[in-house]
This record gives sequence, structure tokens and C-alpha cells, in this order.
Amino acid sequence: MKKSKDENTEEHILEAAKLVFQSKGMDGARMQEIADQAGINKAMLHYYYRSKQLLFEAVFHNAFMLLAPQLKTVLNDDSSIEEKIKNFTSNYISFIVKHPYIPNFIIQELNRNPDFLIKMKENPNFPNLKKFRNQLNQEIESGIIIPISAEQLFINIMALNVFPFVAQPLLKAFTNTDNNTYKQLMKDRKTEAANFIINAIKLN
Amino acid sequence: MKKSKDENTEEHILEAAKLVFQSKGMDGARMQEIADQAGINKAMLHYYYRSKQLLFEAVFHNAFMLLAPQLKTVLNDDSSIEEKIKNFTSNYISFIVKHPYIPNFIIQELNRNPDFLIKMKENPNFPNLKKFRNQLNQEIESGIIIPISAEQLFINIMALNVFPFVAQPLLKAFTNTDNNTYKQLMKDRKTEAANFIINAIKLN
DNA sequence: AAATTTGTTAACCAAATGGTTAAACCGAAT
DNA sequence: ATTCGGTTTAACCATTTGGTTAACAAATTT
Repeated sequence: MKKSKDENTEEHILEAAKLVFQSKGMDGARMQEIADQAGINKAMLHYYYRSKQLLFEAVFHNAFMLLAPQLKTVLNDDSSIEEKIKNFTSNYISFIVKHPYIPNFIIQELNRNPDFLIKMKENPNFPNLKKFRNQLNQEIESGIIIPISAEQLFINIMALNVFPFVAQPLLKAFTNTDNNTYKQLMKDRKTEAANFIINAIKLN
Repeated sequence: MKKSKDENTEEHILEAAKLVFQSKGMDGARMQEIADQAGINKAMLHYYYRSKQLLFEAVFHNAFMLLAPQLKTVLNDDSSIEEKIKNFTSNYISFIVKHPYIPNFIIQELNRNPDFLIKMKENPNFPNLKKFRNQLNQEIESGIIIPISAEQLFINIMALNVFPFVAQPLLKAFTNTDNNTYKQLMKDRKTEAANFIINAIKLN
């Protein structure tokens, strides 16, 4: 049992907290489990993060800050709408494979406490539809794609990309597919989902 | 404080439990809060349902049994794929307005405990894609719609209809819309979402 | 109407849980 | 070597929580 000063205990805690919070949620997580996961004494959690709530907020903030930049592909990129959709869909699915718990974690905890975002929305880097809307309207005027509001298209893009992961257990049951088959379905979506969206909005 | 025998205490409990579980989840819910909500003594919860776990399962089962029949519109109906999509989209959104917590509740708790479904999957009425797949393949062969697997199309339909409600807080923030505007967006989706899907799969 | 079963309550209990404390530990500066 | 600061731990604490119990009330049966 080492007692020597560990250079980055604080990060170890955060990493352990991430694991536990993201799989059990705020209410289901136990401070003791986080401490065990980090291999340290429970008091350390409070020494570095004061309370469960603050530790949770640190984890949530980290997760959100990882997810938000993903949206840049679809919101602030300079390529055409069609390219953006293709890129985002492919990128996002790769992202999820690396961080499978994130979308669920965020959506879940946000539903329990929507106030989490009001602070973050003040950040000038917080994702917004402005540029996307302009570009979309331009392409609509050019007759490249059908008339659709930026909000609805954005919701559709998010839905088709995020939902299959968020609702995985439910969809697995309904489609009656095992783990591997479902994984393959998700891989296929890298192009399938993008094509689906483009078909829906492209004027032939 | 009445002590007289109440004809349907059991149902009162279930109703109260539904309210509390669906807004706070299994881990966040408190037996005392459910008792208070039902206006009875906490011991009654155990008298009728033995444990928190069993009471929760009763609530979950009820919720799932309410959601599952909604899928009949898209899975076992006799109309064309196009009509099914239109009907389901419109019906589902009406359903959600009546039971706003259900999809989130189910998805959330299913992620925490995927085993909940293995018992239910044995039920012969459990939703399955068989009929939908046959019909889809037929329409694909007839050249009415583009080639797409039943699983992918089903996932897309679910995603476009369910996700906007599940991820409401997140989408509200990203699209920077207030409550009323978002409600209007959802209403619009009754036709918008259906048309989007149909555009995506219909051969012109 | 007496006895028995069912429904209901207040009080209680043991375990779990987030959080605190006081002392010990350790590396660095004096 | 001693002191001093931040770091770490074991033990402890108050509260919360799911669950139990024993007594009592209301129906129901005999």
C-alpha cells in the first residue's frame, strides 16, 4: 500500500468517476465505488472535489466538452451540406465507438437536470445553428435541396446518428439482432444514414 | 387520517410509483416519496409489492405494454409502407403528448438493465419485423422504393420519431428554442418527419 | 356476535451512504 | 535535523433508506 505522493491523483479520480458515473448515473453511483475504482481512500474524493455533486459536474462537463466539438463538422464547416452530412455521420459513429457511454450519459442526466446547460449556453463556443442555417437556406434557394428548416434538418441528422446508440437495447430487441449483428448494422450506417438523409433532402 | 379500507389502494400505489419512477428513475426514486404521493403509509408499498424492485418492475412492465402496441402501426398493419410511415409518425407523436415520460423512462432503465427484455421477448406478441420485412421487400422488388434493409429503415423511423423527445433538453439547447417553439417543432414533425422518410426511400 | 382474515399504521431497525476529522505520512525548504 | 505544507488514511458520524414488526381496525366468515 503506497502512500507516496501520486503526481496526478486528481486525474485518477476523474477517470474513475467517469467510469462509474457514466455507467450508473448520478443517483446510482457510489462514492466508495469510485474510490475503489481509483484505488484510493474515499476521503480523497472530497479532498479534491468537495462533494459528489461537484465531482459529478466535473465528469459531466468533461463529457459534454468532448461531444460538443463533434458538432462542428455539421455546424461550422465550410463544405456543402451534402458533404457535411457525410462527414458528420462517419465521424460521429467513429467517435461513439471510442466513447460509447457519452451520448446516453449526457441525455440521461440532462433530462434529470436540464439546468446543467444554462451555464454552458453562455459560452460563445456553444454550438449554434447560425452558419448552418445560412448555408442551408442558400442551397435551398439554389434549388439543390428541398425546403426544410435548419432546426428540423438538424434534429433529423442528430436523431439518425445518435438514437441507434442511445436506444441500443430496445432496438436490438425489436430487430431481434445479437450483439455482433447490431455492431455491423451500426458500421453500415456510416454510409447508410448519410445517404438516407441526402436522399430525403436532395432535389433530383 | 382515514383508516377505512380503500377499494383500490394497489392501483393508487402503482399510479404514484409511475409518477415518481418515471421522473426520477429507479435509483433516484424514494419509497417514502411514492407513499406520500399515494397518500398512504410506506409499509403498504411492501404489503402490496414486497420490494422496491418488484414495484419498479410493475411500473416498467405497464409502461412497456403501453408503448409496444404503438409499433403495430408500423409493423403489422396492412397498408402500404408509405401509409404506415405516415400513420405511425402522426400516431406516435400524439401518443407521446399523452405519455411524455415513457420513451425516456424505458430507454434509460433498459440501458441500466438490459435483461428486462429477455423475459418479454418470449411473449408471442412481442414486436418483430417479420411482416414489415416481407412487405418492404415486396415494394422494393416492385420498384416503388429504394433498396434498404428492414432493420435500417425501422431504426430510422424510430430514430426520427422517438429521439426528438428523448433528447429534448439537448436539442432545445442546440437549436436555441424555447419551450413553445420546440412544441411547435414537434407538432410540425407529424407531417415533416413522415415526408422526410418517404422522400428518402421513394423512387421517383 | 365471535372468530378469523385482510388492510393499515406508527415505530422501529440494520445497512448503506455522503461526508468529516484527526492523526500520520512524505517531500521540500530552512 | 527540524519544520512545514500538502497529501493520504482509518475511524467515525449523522442521515437516509429499504424494509420489518407488532398492534390495531375493518371486513368477512363462521
